[in-house]
Amino acid sequence: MPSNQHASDAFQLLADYLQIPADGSAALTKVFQPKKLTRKQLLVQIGEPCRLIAFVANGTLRSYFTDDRGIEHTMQFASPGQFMTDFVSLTSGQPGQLFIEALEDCELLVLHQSAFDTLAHSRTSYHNLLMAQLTHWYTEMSLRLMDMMSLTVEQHYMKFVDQHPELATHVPQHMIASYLGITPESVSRIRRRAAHHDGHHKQQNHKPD
Amino acid sequence: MPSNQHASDAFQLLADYLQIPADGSAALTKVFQPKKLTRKQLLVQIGEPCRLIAFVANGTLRSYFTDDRGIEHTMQFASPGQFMTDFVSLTSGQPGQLFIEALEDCELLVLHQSAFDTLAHSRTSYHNLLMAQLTHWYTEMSLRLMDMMSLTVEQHYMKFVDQHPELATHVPQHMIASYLGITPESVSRIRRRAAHHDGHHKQQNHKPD
DNA sequence: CGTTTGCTTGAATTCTGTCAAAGCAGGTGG
DNA sequence: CCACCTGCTTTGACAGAATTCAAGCAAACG
Repeated sequence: MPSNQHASDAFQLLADYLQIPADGSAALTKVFQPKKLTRKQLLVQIGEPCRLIAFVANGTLRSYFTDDRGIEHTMQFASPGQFMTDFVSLTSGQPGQLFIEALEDCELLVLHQSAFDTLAHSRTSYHNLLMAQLTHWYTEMSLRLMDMMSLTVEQHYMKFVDQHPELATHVPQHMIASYLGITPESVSRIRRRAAHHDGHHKQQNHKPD
Repeated sequence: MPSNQHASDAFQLLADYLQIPADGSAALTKVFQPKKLTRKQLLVQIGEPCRLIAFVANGTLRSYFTDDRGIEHTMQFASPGQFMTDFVSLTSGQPGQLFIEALEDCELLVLHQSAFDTLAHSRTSYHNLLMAQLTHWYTEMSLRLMDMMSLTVEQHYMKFVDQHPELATHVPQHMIASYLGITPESVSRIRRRAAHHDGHHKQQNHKPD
């Protein structure tokens, strides 16, 4: 079965990420279910309670919401090796405020809420993994909020490109803009200014034929 | 001992908040230590690892940092019945990026890191309390970030006043401004506009002599 | 090959920040 | 009891920055 080849790779990546020894990774296959998404397909809808956590084995996910005026605001990106969910909805049971969509064809491992709750309330090492993940998300958002408050938009964009070179090159600019809280036009102008400055500082090595 | 009267009140408030039965609250006195702060006194310094969690029994705490230009940015307020810490520093062990100061004379119950770690790694109900607190902080910050991205500054300020009437009246405006990511002058202008609009909509009941 | 999608660019507009100054307490000390 | 100080808020004028609106282009896609 060639199609299962990828699935096992996905479990291997998850086991690595969770730092689980090879022999213990079999347990993962009992609670995580492989799932594939095609580009632009939605994993989670606004208004419905989010009942899953997704581990990205391949591709990229994005969570976002739209405001009164229909403007999109990106909350999070998830690259291979990272988890994605609407955590607020998952833990509260309330209708979600986020869409989660595939930016490209994706391979996921999905942990459903029932299994999540079992693990969350169990007093096993999974409990600690969950705590670690939540701490990680909290830290990320905290730093992002600090950046948003203290940096100029230009510094903020530059920092994003620096810290997420993969996303910066593979994700549409307007989504990065919506993540940074600015307009696509502003991103474009920042890029132009940066290019000009780079051009002055270091010449591109353009061969004279 | 009249001075202990307040301390026992503090423990009672904490027990209520944690939903711990009265007979179980005695355990709290073993791990939480009463501490008093005077107005403007610092509980945590930037640059030093944060080694405690504070429960506010009385008064108000604020966490904030300053950027390159010396501008203050408020991360969080803590009113009576709430916890405050530099969670990122506490869990990472890295030097903190936040000041925590008393906005007025405060009575706190302090949980030191050693006790925190013990509870965090123990598989007791404290573990669940910690998870619940972290989930709460995550949810708060998530909603705040969404507001910051999707609301106009005016809507954002109005929402803050609506949701935190106590803080809005008791805390200096420039700190609220630094929490919302705007200048004190902008807050002042928003307030003036709002007052004008209120004046048009509903007359103040000013007695004609 | 036409349509869609995303990126760039310009001009006008709106906001917000900045700077400087004045008003308004509340608290302190003479 | 009053004068003064100090911290905080308000105000106005101005400059700067980002959004908005509109148009043009390039690349990707079916």
